[in-house]
Amino acid sequence: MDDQPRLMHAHAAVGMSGHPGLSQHIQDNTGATDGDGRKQDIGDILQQIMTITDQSLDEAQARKHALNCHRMKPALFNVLCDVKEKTVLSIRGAQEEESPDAQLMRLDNMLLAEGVSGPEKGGGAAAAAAAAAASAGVGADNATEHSDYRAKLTQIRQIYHTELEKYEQACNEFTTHVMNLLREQSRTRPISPKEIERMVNIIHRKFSSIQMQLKQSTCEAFMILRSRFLDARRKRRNFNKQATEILNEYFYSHLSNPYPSEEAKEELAKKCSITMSQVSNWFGNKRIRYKKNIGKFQEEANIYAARTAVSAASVSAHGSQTNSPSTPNSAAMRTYDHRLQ
DNA sequence: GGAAATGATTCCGA
DNA sequence: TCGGAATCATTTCC
Repeated sequence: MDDQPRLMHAHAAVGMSGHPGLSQHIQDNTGATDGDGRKQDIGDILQQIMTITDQSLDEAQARKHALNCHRMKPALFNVLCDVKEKTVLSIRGAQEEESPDAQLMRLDNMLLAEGVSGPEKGGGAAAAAAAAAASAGVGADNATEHSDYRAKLTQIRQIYHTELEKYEQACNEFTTHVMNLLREQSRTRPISPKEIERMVNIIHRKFSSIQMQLKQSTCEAFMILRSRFLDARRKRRNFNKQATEILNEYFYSHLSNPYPSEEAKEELAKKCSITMSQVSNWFGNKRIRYKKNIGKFQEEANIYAARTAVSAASVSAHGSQTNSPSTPNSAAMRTYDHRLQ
């Protein structure tokens, strides 16, 4: 609180003796070239301002009122504002003018894209749909997980908006308070509307930085949620028995070349209700594990070979003469075994 | 509870 | 871009 008197003293002092151009300034601003009378007025006003803090509250209030009504007050106020503008505020320089923050823009864009900010309709639906597609084949759990994801996204969204509203409210309240304070003080201190506006901008920037932290936290929360949802390893399910059998049948019946074509992968994916990449993964794993331990898989290979042989024989017996690639072929098995060694 | 099995991911080379 | 290899993370089995 005692900054105010000090400032007043300082400016008054500058006005009276420290600033050689003040008299000229006043003359320029008022057009008063006629004289000692007005200089005397100004001297009186400055003297009253300087001594105002020595008085009781009531006296000071009365003095303030008298000063505000003084005919020279507007001119003196303009001059002091001008002096202050040139001496104090110029130090701050142009550095206050900042370019739009790229990071803030990135955060805003991300929050908008993911449906956290902006209109709620379908917010995050795209992400949820993508996530659901990524985990295709998991089956009935999908719907549950999807709604779980959306519920958590909504929760993040709600927290974000609540906090954002709080910050905005606080910002508005604080800004109004500061503006009122400065307007009130501008009755006795050289505070121009421009300076009030600058102060408001400073407050907004401070609150913006707080908002940026909020946005950053929201983005992080969202990223964690999504990575958990999308990370298939966290919710891996073994394929069902039927799917595994279909894949094994294909593998052992094509042992000479266990590399299904795109069409074959697509068909297998359909049959097993899994994605093509899951088929690729399965064959990748199977080949490497078979190669690593042929002995262990030999029994399994025999079982599937026998089963396929029976099936082929049955087809053959029905007069359906085919040369299907799924025909059991122990020679082929030996070929792949050989290739792998 | 620990080992084995299994599906997914990552890195690297052809 | 695809496949091999290593590895991770989870599930299943004992």
